[in-house]
Amino acid sequence: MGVTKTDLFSDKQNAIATYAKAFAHPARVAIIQYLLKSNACINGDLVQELGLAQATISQHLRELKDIDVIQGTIEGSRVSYCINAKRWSEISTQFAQLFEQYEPTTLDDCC
Amino acid sequence: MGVTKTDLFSDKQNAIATYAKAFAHPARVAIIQYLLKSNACINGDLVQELGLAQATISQHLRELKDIDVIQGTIEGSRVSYCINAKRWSEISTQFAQLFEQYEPTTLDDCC
DNA sequence: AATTAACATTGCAATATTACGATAAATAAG
DNA sequence: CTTATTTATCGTAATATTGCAATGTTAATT
Repeated sequence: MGVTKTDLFSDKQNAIATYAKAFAHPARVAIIQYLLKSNACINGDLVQELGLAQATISQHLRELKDIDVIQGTIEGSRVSYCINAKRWSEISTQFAQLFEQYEPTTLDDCC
Repeated sequence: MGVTKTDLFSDKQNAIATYAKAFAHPARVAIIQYLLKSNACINGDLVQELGLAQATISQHLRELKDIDVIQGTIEGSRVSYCINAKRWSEISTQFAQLFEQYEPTTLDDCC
């Protein structure tokens, strides 16, 4: 079937899965890191930075935009992308909440 | 083509992408949360907990085991799964490093 | 107006993921 | 020894993802 049964899971679980997909490809990780580093960027820069075709990068950018991790502003014939601060903060919180459930002392001698 | 060009990216970027895949499906998120909550569990519990077929859950467990997020110990005819503390800690660190690059003041009025 | 530049979109091929029934393997129970 | 019980694996179908050439689209340049 190949289709995720989202109705079986909570909104939060589905949200985490969606957010995780933003990071689930090294090209998107690279794009995000580049945006974080340069605080804004132009699509063309990324074609130089990563070794992927323009069409491929444009596709990854659209996926990140769909998840609202990034946002783009048209500047003449160019597009300036940057991190969506609000969403970034939410994603950060979701993951932090997940990771803070870690209790080394309890888990160390589990199995 | 559908095959990720891992050689274009750094080891760290590929690692983050791999770790993110563990969370990139709500069923795996649910499994991880259940393991965190109960600190150990039996596969069969999950078939009751989630609404997926036994084969599907077993497959998700194997994926999590492949990424080393969880580990399983055979206990008679059952298998006890738990979080791999060491790897969990590493994943947590990687994500934390990524998220801590966030600087609201710089990003807020970007685009 | 024609040309160039920067991105987006379309269409397609290759591969990966998700899901599950059926079956196998291993231990436990009778 | 036979029969459950528990989990893994195989096979298969449906769908999703990745990648890129080709083509569109929009705006700047000439």
